[in-house]
Amino acid sequence: MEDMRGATSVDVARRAGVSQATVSLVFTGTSGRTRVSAATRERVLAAATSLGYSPHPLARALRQRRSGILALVPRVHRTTPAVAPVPFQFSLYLTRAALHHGFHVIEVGAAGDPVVTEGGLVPFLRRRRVDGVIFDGPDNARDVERVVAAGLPVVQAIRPQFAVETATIMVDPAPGIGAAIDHLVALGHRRIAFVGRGGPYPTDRTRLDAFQAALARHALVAATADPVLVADYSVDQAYAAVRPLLAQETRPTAIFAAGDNLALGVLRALYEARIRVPDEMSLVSYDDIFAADLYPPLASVAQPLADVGEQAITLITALLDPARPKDQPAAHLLAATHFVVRRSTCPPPRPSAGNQTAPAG
Amino acid sequence: MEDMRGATSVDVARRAGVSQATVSLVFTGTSGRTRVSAATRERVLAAATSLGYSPHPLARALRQRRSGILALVPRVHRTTPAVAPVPFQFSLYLTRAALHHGFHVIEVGAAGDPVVTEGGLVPFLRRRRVDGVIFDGPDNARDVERVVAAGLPVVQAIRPQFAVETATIMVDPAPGIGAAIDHLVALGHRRIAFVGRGGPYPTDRTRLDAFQAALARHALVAATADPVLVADYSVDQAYAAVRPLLAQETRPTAIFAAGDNLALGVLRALYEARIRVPDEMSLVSYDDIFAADLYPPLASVAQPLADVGEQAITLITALLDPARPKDQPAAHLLAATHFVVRRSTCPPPRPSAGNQTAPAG
DNA sequence: TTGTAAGCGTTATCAG
DNA sequence: CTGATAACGCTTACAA
Repeated sequence: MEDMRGATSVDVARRAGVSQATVSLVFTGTSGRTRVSAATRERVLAAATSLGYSPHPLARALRQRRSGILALVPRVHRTTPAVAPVPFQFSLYLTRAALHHGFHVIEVGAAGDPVVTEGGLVPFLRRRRVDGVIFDGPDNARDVERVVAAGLPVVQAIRPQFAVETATIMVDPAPGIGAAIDHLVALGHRRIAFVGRGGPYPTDRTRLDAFQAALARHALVAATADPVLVADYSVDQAYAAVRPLLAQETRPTAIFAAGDNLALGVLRALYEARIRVPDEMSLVSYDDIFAADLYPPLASVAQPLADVGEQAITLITALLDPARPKDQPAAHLLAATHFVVRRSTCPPPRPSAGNQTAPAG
Repeated sequence: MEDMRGATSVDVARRAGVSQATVSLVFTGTSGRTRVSAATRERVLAAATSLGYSPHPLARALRQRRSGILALVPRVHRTTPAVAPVPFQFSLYLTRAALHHGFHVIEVGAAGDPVVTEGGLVPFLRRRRVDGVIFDGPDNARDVERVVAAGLPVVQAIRPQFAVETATIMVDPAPGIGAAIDHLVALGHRRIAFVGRGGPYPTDRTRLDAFQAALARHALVAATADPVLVADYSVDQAYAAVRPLLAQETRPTAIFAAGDNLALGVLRALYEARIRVPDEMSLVSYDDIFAADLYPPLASVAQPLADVGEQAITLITALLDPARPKDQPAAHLLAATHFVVRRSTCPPPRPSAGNQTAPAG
């Protein structure tokens, strides 16, 4: 309103009748105990608000040798939410958390981003002067290693590469998956199939492990069909992979899909085979990003992505703290999943033989 | 690898045996014709690459009085992709385009974001020193007005508030919707329903207009049921609103849903009513963000959001150009939609009476 | 407790 | 065509 160019600390100083450095002290030392007398602080603050002053973030950053910019390296080059829901959702939460903590986030396309390919990831990060890097479920250790070797603070989120020693905030699938299996077993299901990603990635393996451990608790391990493993989290692959399963003579009565988009593929196969959900087949997904919006609304294991975003920023902030001892080991955090019941599960069509538990409701 | 602190222009100057200012000239005047002799330019560039030098973005920004930060104000506070697909997708494209043009984007939560509510939108933008603001389909003119009044360059994207004079890049629904209707009519459909948002927003109205104009071209206006209007783009509202339509004695044979998430609600209603798509009901959506991933894969009118993002950045860049005459009127761009056929349409179950056109296929 | 002064790494103006 | 020199707006010893 008043003047086009924003007021500077010099303007405030002049109006408050103090030196410019004092103004800076008032606005900087706000966290620690006051380093400036209450009286002058009052005057400075009054002058500042009357002039509509706020410290210039760029000038501050330049002086402090901190850009305030974080890089997010997602697991895949994002395309559309249905194809890869987690990167979309996580990007949102991370960005939001970062903003609240005074950071900006730039998203560095994964492999294939032209921005990166011309020169590689590390030079790109250097040019942009990022303060730290957050990897979202990196598929290989190489990129992570390079960034660590370059001396940049790194946090790996959701599903880390443990081969590289960095701070991590990972998601523990066990609680949610355990609850999901308990729920299905309580309904009377005995043959529950698993559709998820195979391959060498530990965290994919973790989901399967959690699934099998939960079944084992109910002494059901032998009754379970082999896991249906796909090469990537994609609608089409899940669709193609699950079709043979549905054509089996004694097909499962419930399916656990280790991702919302895998569930989408499974749903397609079910619709085409005219198998109704949940009457003829119960279905549970993992992610809970758009599970609630499908038909029927899908029971799902929810990943706490908002928490993960928040924690990732906390970890990076800790790493950036100059007071932090250099030899302190990196922190490893764990965020629990939880299970949400909706309308995609019910007791199986005909109780299996030797069923000793009465189906619920 | 070499040294922790990045090399500065002074280092480069020393190594190349020139003054620091010359280094700056080499890196700044890259766009215009060379202001520095080829020989020295060569030497400077060599020294720079050997030192791994690149200009510090923050220092440059501070000096040029340009933060390089753009604010994106989405139509709604984003939650999940299925609830509001367009903001998710547009945010991705805009951010990506911005990055390629050297800008960062911060997303300012719409109404209700705590970041904003403490002080209001304009003070927030001022504190962050954003260079410009991009509104994504603003629902009211007030916010836009305030930002314009504050003197910030503004671009309105997708569906603008024309009450406020700003640069705009909007999406023209007519080509895509026209093609969709042509397609349905060619298949033999005569009763086509419209499900979309009502209310005073011109661009919602535009979709309905395009729909009705397309029908009129086929002299079908009278045959169409009243449009089903919902108050907001939401799965639940579409579901609730479309149910009475399906219960009608002579229900439509095809439905056009003016948003992917509206289509999701319509699909739910259809499934529950055991009306099969496309055999008993053809369905076309608008947005084409996750239409292809549903079952059946939905024919959809695609919005060119990637183009819109690119153009929005172009417009903002033009506005930021100091050489631009002050009285030059704001540009108004238009991006065309197009129609994508998939597996959610087919000829209607029984041809309507008086049908003179032979159904295709 | 407060003021002075030296940068942070650029760009821009103005001589030469 | 090139080199000094003064900002850009702030933080941070160090001095008073």
